[in-house]
Amino acid sequence: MADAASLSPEEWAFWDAWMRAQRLLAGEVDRVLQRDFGISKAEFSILVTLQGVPDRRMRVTELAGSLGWEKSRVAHQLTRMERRGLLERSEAGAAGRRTGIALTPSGEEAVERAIRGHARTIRRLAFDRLTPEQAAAIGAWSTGLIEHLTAASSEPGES
Amino acid sequence: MADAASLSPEEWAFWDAWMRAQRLLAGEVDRVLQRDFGISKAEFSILVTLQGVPDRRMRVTELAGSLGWEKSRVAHQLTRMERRGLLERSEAGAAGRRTGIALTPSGEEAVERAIRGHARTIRRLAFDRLTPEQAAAIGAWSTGLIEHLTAASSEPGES
DNA sequence: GAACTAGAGTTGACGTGACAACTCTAGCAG
DNA sequence: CTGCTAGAGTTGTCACGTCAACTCTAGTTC
Repeated sequence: MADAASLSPEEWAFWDAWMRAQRLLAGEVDRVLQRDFGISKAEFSILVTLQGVPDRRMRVTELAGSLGWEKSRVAHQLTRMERRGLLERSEAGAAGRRTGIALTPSGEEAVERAIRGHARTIRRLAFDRLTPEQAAAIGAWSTGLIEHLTAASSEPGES
Repeated sequence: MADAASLSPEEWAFWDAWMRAQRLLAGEVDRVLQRDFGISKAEFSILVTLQGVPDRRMRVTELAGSLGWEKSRVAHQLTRMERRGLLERSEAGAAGRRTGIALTPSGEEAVERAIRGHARTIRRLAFDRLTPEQAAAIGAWSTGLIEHLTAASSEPGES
């Protein structure tokens, strides 16, 4: 019988299809962004976040919090992006500590161009292929899961 | 206005939550598998596929097709798994070409143990948090998208 | 002011994944 | 037999992401 420790073939198939569809979707979005605008999804996320802030400057920790990323992930990403000239890590603060991240003109231009294309891709691959019921189901599931998992990780948990 | 080249704030938020939930889910599944059974999700996929075949042997291309992976991804993964003793690449064929992948006893044992735990995790994180209607909606979306994207990539496309 | 400490940011190691270039085998044309 | 080609499998390179360890700064305490 279908107890907690096993899944029926239908359930496996469902899970499999779901995960595969998800991977295909994310991959395609990423690929289009890379091909048409020369930036990756991770880079796009950072650029957009930075661009949405008054003076295009932020601290690493802010950025990490805002994106829900680990700070080491942000640091690595920034290193790669700095190498490509999309942004600069400045010694803003006092005496040699790099405390600021600033968008370069090149980075700013890249986002501007990418945003519209990215929106178009998402609309084409996601929204145009979603019925209202599917969107509702996915939306409800997403917010529920985010709440569930982020709450679980911030609490001590059931040891 | 909400034309094809822009998304409303609600749409952005929806997309953002969706992608984040997906990442959290995949990460959590992976983490549990790793912590409780010492194998990654990628390894699990390969082990299960191999285990589901009569003599526990397969060709790389079959494996890739069955999983929907690129063959280089399979090759890299096999290299890592061979290093850990979960499987063996045998010189099955004729004269020095490695044409077969075989599960080792150690690998077989690892899957056996992991399958139940993995099923439990999936049930806990996915099925238990999904109403039948939501599952149906997500299932329909998944199969539709898989069909759409795999068909698009196998055709010449609208060049 | 010297030692302690907390937090910010960085780095290294490693597994993962995509893409392109390569090698080897086999089948076929001449 | 020689050369051509197709396909299988492998490898290198790079980007991405996590974890753990590290450095540096600043604020506190004595």
